[in-house]
Amino acid sequence: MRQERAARIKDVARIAGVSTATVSRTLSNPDIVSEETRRSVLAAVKATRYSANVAARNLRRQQAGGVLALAPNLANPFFSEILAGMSEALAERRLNLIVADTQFGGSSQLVQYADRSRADGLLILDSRLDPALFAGAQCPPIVQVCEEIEGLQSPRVVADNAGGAAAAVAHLVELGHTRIARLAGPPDNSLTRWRDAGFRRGMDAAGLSGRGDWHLTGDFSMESGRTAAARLLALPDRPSAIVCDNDEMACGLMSALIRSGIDIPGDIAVAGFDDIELSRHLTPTLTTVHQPRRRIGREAVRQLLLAIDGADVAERTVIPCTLVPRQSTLGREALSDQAAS
Amino acid sequence: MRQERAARIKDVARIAGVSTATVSRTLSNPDIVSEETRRSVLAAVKATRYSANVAARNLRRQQAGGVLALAPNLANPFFSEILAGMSEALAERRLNLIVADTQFGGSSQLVQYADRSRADGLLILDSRLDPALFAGAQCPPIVQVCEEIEGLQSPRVVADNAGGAAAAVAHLVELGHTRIARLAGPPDNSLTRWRDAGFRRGMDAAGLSGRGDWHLTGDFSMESGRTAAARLLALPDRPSAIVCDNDEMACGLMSALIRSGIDIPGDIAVAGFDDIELSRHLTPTLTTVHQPRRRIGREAVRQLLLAIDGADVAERTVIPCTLVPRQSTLGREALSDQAAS
DNA sequence: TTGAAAGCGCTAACAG
DNA sequence: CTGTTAGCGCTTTCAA
Repeated sequence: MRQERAARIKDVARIAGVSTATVSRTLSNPDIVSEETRRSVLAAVKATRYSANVAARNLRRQQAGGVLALAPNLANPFFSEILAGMSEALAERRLNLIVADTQFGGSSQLVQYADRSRADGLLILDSRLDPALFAGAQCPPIVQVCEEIEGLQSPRVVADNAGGAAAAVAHLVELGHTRIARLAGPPDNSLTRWRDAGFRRGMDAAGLSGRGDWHLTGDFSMESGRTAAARLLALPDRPSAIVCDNDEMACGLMSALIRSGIDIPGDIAVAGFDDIELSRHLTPTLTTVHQPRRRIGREAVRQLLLAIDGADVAERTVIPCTLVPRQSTLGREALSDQAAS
Repeated sequence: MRQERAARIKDVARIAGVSTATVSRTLSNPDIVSEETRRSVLAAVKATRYSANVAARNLRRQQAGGVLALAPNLANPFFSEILAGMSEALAERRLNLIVADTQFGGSSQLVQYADRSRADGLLILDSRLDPALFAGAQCPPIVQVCEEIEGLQSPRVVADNAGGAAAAVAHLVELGHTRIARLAGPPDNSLTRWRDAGFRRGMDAAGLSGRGDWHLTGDFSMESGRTAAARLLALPDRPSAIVCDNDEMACGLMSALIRSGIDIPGDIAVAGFDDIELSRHLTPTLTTVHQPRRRIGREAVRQLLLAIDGADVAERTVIPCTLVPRQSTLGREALSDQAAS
């Protein structure tokens, strides 16, 4: 029982009685060969179980055959659904999705990725990356996803962060709140800035003004939400509601508040942002702004493929978000079934 | 300002005044060239910003330059940490991690992946795949991760599912339980079978015998946990504790039981398996078996690289799990701080 | 509609 | 230690 090596295009050509060029054409553009030729070639392909060597094709075509996604932390489940959307959209074009975690290997490793021979395009999900990494002439087309890097000019596909934050404020206003605080993310983060703008827009629309001492800052971690709770409780004049820049902080904040005997939403209503899975399992369930992550991933790929094909690409694609009202603002009697949202 | 095309090895060679072979050697095996040559080559590399064309190298070396992970659902956060571990381990060897979601493209797409020119190795995380897909002579080395495909012979890297289940039983026994039920996964699933074996081992060790009507079955979904709760409540003679085959089912079960007025763990203690993020945020927090997912990912890569290098590979690598006791068995007074585990 | 032939850019024998 | 050389397997002109 001999171990047969992979069939090459030459073998297929010989068996089908045609040239390698014809085999290649039959496979990549069947319409330009005659019916008869096509049949014999396809038969030979099947007989030999031929499949084109990817490296050779890529070399000849001067392409990489895949797209690289750079994420700050693959273990963060926020990214997994975005990656799923990307994978889905790329599969349709038979392009590989290569993923890299930017926290490993350092920038010396990363700079290697900014190379047309490694990837036909880059999907950047990490805003802390140095724009200089992608400044070389050899860098493939880029799309920034969700977060934005200040000095890096490229199309961006982002959630409607401002709109989402404004919707959260509007929701609280509708429930009668006028004393609304904010727990923001790091000030230099693009998400924070957009959500900040949306928060102010929502407040303005309701004729409310933010108060400086009601503006708390965290770093998107649960822990920072917890410490923010202490600062909130120390305020001489407490707000009746707080809008957090992400669900993790909201979660840490809520659990600390509850442990201090605060009733949510009775004493303080809480809203988050992102709609991570956790949010609908907290007690109380968390009102938050849902980002259609899978769609964001798909759209980012769509824009990237356009850019790769040299088409015009929107500089900024904004994907709408939807507010998901849950118990942390509505109260426990509402939506008590965990399956409800 | 002309757009300079990428430097090729020829350009570097010319500038450094050496042959292309020497440039190649300098880059891949610096020790075999003279100090002086090395310096001038590296200078030329820097000057031209040269980076080797990946497709050409792969073609010449007859390799793919990356490893492919096949996961059933990338959006499932269970996988994200495993992928992170894989990415980490592969980065050290400068191999790409290509990910594909097996639910897209169907098997016609998938079969293309079982090809040495596409991937130097396969990490299979989906046990529902047809072993025939990987039967071709051209299929690269495979490592199965977490789940196991019956008819596919290859090294496997799995959690100690049996040990974990046995530990859960032992934990309940230690708390005084003797009436222990089980909510199992689908019977044909490899995880279910191992956890089943562990459950029985744990029961045997305590001198307990399982009861047929205390053996419930689900499909790993929250919803199936919910319906299992109804069956549990309908039993004429209820158990005092239940071991679930994963956290999702345990979560669905718990929420349904609580809504029926059952106290957990007072009336029924509940244990899960996997330690997904959610588990420490449920009310009560869920006692479960932790799988070191990142380590599993790293280990799978280690085994795969060994197999690629032609070394002997353990047919089965079992990664230990640890029981994480939380409120769903210990009671609310214990570990009430969400940060505790 | 098809074939011949030229390379894509690199690495690894081999020879010096 | 270094250069010459022969491809890796494919696609795509160009010519017929």
